[in-house]
Amino acid sequence: MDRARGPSVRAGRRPTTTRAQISHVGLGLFTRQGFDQTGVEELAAAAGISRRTLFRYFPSKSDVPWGDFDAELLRMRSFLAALPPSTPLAEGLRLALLDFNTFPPEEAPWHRQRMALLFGVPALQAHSTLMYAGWRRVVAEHVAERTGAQPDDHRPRTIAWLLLGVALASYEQWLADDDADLLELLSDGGRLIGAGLAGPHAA
Amino acid sequence: MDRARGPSVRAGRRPTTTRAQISHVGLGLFTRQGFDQTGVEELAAAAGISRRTLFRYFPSKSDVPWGDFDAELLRMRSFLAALPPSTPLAEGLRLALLDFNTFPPEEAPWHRQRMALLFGVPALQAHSTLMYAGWRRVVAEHVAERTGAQPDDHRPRTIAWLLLGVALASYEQWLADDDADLLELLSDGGRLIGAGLAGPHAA
DNA sequence: AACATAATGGCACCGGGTGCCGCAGGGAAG
DNA sequence: CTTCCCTGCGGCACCCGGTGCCATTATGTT
Repeated sequence: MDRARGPSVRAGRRPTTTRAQISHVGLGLFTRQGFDQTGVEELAAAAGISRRTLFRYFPSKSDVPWGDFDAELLRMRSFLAALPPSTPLAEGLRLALLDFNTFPPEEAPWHRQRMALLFGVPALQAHSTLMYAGWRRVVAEHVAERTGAQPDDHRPRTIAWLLLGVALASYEQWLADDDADLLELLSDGGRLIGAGLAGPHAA
Repeated sequence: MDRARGPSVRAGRRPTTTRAQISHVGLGLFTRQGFDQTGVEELAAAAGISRRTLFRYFPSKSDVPWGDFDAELLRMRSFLAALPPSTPLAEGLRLALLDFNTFPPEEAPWHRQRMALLFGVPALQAHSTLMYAGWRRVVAEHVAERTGAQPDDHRPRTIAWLLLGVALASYEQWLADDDADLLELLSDGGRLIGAGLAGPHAA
């Protein structure tokens, strides 16, 4: 009766595809012919599944480009937790921002394609807000833990918003300018938060 | 043939209602019975117009709570433009933030109701991003003008994002805590941007 | 072979949003 | 007053994203 637990021993039919695969297919279609011009039926067909099944993998069409964002969030949470306690707050956040946005070089074009979509299509831009909320939560929890506050307090939440602002502004710039270095932009923004507008970085 | 121009001399049937009126009705319905639980048909009926006409006043159901946001944006643009050139950048932005969020006392409950909706309903939270884009644009243009940069440059955009972050974090806090003073929260956030995390406000 | 489990797919249905067209109301020219 | 033009309104049909329901298919267990 006490059957083995865990996903290793599973009964029943196996999934025919993965979120990552569908996301991949979607990225291609959306980029080639536009997000609004691609119907979910079409996307499902291209992924080799039915429309109904597509909505079991993703809660909405807008979630497709994101792939598996939750996993990325977990990675960031671990990175922050592993920071030595002596690390200054702003510096730790800056490092986490850089780590979070560092990818293997072969994924670079895919990443740019994804972000171009997320920032360029209004529907996706709007939907992203809900994703960012989870990201901010991770930051706020870290700040709260390191400063003896609660994640819902004003300061942790403000800092989370600020860091998100830095990230999004950097991405906007990176997408607009082919030659820009994303990590450098992020790093600059992180320092701007640490030092303030009146700091050495100003004007 | 050369007929008088301008909206003062209008031919044809006159509108039966206004955006403000519809927004008002919507705010009431959404607050009482929920945004998702209120159909557009129902809203239209409550406003005394047809479903089809409702979508001539607002491009989407999610725009209804916002009322006439463009007018507010114009007000903020004017405020920033009227700042004496000697005003430090961060200080000017802080003042604009306070002015933008100052309302006549009789509108206070309506304002809180509106913001509670915009922050509490996921669909509205997502849609708000598209509104904030216009707001950030105003800030970025001001920063660009005062620092001799372009509105699309990295620094103006980053500062616009940061200021937006401060505003949203303050609103979150204000909505969560009945006793909180919105203007005080905004002011604190503005100072945080100016001085940086390492400033006297830290910890 | 019989059974339990989990994923798939089809169907009907709902709600937001749009194109189209005819109609209603209002001012201006005759 | 009649005619014309202009503008907003309402109804209809339709598209599309998303969901509830249920039968079916594929796999592992007994």
